[in-house]
Amino acid sequence: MSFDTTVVKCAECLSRNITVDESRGERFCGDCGVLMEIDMIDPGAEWRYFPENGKDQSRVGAPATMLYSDKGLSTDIHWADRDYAGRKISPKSRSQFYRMRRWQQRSRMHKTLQRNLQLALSYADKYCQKLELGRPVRERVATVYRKTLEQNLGRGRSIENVVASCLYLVNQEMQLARTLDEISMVTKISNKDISRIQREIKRKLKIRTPLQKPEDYISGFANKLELDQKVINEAIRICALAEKREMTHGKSPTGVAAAILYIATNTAGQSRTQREIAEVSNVTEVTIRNRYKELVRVLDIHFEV
DNA sequence: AAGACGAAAGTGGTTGA
DNA sequence: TCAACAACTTTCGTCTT
Repeated sequence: MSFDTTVVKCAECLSRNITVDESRGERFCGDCGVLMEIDMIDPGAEWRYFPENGKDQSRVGAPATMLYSDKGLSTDIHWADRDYAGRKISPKSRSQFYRMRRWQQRSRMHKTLQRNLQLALSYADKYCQKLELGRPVRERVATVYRKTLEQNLGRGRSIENVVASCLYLVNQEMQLARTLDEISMVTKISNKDISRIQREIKRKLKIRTPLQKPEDYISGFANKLELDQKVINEAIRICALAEKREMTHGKSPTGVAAAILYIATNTAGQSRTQREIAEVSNVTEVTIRNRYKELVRVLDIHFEV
């Protein structure tokens, strides 16, 4: 689980006294107590198991993820500026108390937020399941979603739209090679909406995503075409060459991947037609032709159709 | 008949003024 | 916000095997 290590100052009091509590998976300000990160928890099962103490060590059920807003710690902080003995508290700690109260207020408001997150996570689960994406992806989607809410990006948009957009963003970020079309298909949300919202989230949260490379898509397409590992290796080799000659810039990675697969299937003696490849890669035969013509010309590859 | 080819016109996203 | 632009798609007639 990663988090933003570039943040060195507390956003509330600008203190640099940032503390990490590994066991609780929290990162917080040592001076005013503002939580900066609470999603560092390992929700997996305990790997040691001792039958003799008769307890199931698995951490199944209600794992402490980012879903918890107040973690059930709803103790009140009294509004009077006095300590337990009734003395006036110093101005310095008064401002501390003020911040603590404010955060506590916020955490109460999190009741609706919590419902929102619960719903969002169930969507994320559903989508990830359909796209065969694992737990780390769902966790990351949840983290990003939570951050979008903090930035008020959820307002005026449906939860589904925002979750789908977060998923697409995470897909880019983690290079999971799911296409916009696939995500649009399982979420039933238009490409346009997903990419627009995704772009906005990226900008607001300052998340940088790596460029999607053709080779990311190779194995997925090859799988649908039931190709041998031999062909896949060949395709990946061609990807590297194309990359080196900067032939992938500005071209859609799926188009390049499709063309490379067309070449690889033919040179490696497991021919597929342009039609077949176009079908699984969702690009047109025309695009495959254009790309593969360029590729064989520049990379000097010879083969008979 | 199937597959490949390429021209031409149309579409949607990006970019820069 | 708008126009220019490149990549991509759709469509369709032709060529090759």
